[in-house]
Amino acid sequence: MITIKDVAKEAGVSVATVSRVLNNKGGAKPETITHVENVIKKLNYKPNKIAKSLSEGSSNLIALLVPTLNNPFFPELVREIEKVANENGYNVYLCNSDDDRMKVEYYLESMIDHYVSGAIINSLHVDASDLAELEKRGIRTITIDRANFEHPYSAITVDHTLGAQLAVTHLIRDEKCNNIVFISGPKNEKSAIDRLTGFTLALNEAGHPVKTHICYGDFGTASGYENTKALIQNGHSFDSIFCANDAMAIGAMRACHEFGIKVPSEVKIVGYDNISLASYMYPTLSSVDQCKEDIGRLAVNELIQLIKNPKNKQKQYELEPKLVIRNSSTINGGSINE
Amino acid sequence: MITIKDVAKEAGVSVATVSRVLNNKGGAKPETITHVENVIKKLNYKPNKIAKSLSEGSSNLIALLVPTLNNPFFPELVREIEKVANENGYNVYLCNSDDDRMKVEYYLESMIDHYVSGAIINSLHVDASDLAELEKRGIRTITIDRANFEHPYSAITVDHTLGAQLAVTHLIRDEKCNNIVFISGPKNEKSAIDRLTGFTLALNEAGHPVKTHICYGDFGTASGYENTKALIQNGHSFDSIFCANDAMAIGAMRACHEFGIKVPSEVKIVGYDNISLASYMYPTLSSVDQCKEDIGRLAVNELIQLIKNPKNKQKQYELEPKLVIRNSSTINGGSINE
DNA sequence: TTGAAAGCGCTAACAC
DNA sequence: GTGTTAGCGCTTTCAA
Repeated sequence: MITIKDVAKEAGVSVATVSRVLNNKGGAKPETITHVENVIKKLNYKPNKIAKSLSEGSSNLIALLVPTLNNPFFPELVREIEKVANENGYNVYLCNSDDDRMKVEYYLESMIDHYVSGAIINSLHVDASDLAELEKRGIRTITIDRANFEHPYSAITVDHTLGAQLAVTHLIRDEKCNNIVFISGPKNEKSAIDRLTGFTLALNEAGHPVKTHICYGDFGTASGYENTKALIQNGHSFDSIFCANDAMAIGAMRACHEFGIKVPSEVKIVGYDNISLASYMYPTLSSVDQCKEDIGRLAVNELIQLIKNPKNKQKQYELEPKLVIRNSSTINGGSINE
Repeated sequence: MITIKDVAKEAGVSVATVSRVLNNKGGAKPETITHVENVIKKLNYKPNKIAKSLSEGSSNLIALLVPTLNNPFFPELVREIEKVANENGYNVYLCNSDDDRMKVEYYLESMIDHYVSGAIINSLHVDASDLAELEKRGIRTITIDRANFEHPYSAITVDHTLGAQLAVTHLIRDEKCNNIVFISGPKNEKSAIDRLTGFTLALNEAGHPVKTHICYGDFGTASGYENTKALIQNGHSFDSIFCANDAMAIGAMRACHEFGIKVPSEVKIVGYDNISLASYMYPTLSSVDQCKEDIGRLAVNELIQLIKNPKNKQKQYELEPKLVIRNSSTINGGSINE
């Protein structure tokens, strides 16, 4: 391993000088700078980030805590965040909690251990006191969605009330549905509550009575499948399903297929997340787009601001989702796909 | 921040002693140990891993280089590897190269910077000299699949020849297909070559002529879709498609649907990877299972052996894939799903 | 404009 | 059994 000392010796200067040119601190003669730079190139020297972190008391690591990698939404989000982080010279420390409090705790400690300089958190199992603990340790935080609690730190949410409202209004107004099943996420979750609010809003706006049924899934494909299957087997009739995410919508669609229920002519389905696979489903899946790209970019940028400028005030952002209508919810576009 | 010094002072011992109990090095009186442990608890002290890494010249990080997160196979593999690594006290440094040599280089350097103690590598863009460089720096490596080159380091491969053979034999023998399209991965890749060999083997075993057509995709859903669409539009007739991965198979299935081609009655489709969504597709997707769980567990365990025992010899493993037959390739099971 | 040296938190000889 | 101390590679005062 070749160190700053080797460079200093080879260049005939002190390590301080090398450090200066390395970090563009200025205060060195132009010719010294170019000379040192040449030596660095010649020796193919790479500064040791661990030593740098220790010395500076912070790293270039950003922790990213996600609840799962099973739901394609998260890999897609991870990818986006990683991209923006890298663009800014940060590395991502991916923490997949599998929605398990034990693993969350493990990773929260691990973030501290690794001197991460900031954390992007998306988990049901993190509460305000966890965030406080991180902040106390100098780790800036920003939560993304799925937070079911109030806290004073930076946060990005998507307006789930609006998202649900868009989806349900589409079903009622455009598609004349009047018997809607809502497969929600876990009851205790803010996004589930918000979406329920949006659901209700859309019903009220309808101007006429609409039958509804609400059941609760866990955002996994299997739970969308099982819930739908149970409804069908119990003889529950419905003309549409709105799912709190695409994974569950895929499960719901699967159940319909298995029972010979035609989508969209007999039952219309709308999901949430707009994962990239949505447009490859059969039929293609209508979905509420959460703008992963915007979330990712915003999260990283905001976090970097906080890291670089510890006095910056935390901000809360709320993004607007968009409805993407495909064949699972509309007969007009669905001729080939049925 | 509370350091080892604080603990030493509070406990009335030296930092060396604290370090000893921290690392279970022994050579300390039982009562000293418990005393120090109590102080550690009382102060809620967490050793700084950065400092530890710098001091020891190694970390508890394992780098995991994957080519993409878009293809669900990889998140599923990541999850498995992460799980086993955590069980063994290691953290995973996820490096997503997006199949881009630039990013690969970035991450290879980053691995060195972060003192990772080992790397699990799955990339087309890493060659033997990259591995040699890592090993030279004390980073043990193990490649998983997709390596299209020979190297002396540890490796896990799946017998793709066999996998392809199983799939194609199934199509020919069980399903009486005699006009098969093979959507391969990139030409230069070992797995593509192996699967082609398996493809040919299965044809030879058939005992009668079978028409074939081979095209090349990039493992993305879109490329499966586009290839299939082009064949259909060009009037190419076929009765089955074997895809080098499930993502492309999903794309292929989508194209068939769009052109009103019934799967499996008119065209049978088999994929590769057995991603968890395969059983939620419509129709459910037959696929060659690579045993992600086995790959993940084996990779981590082998790597840890290498790390702990630098003199251990590298080993090569080859796993056997299994064919999982679902409705996309067999009419018998497909009545509801068509 | 530069260099010497202290220090980041920890480990590991080496000494007692 | 335990403590002292010299590093690990880097940054950053402080002097020169």
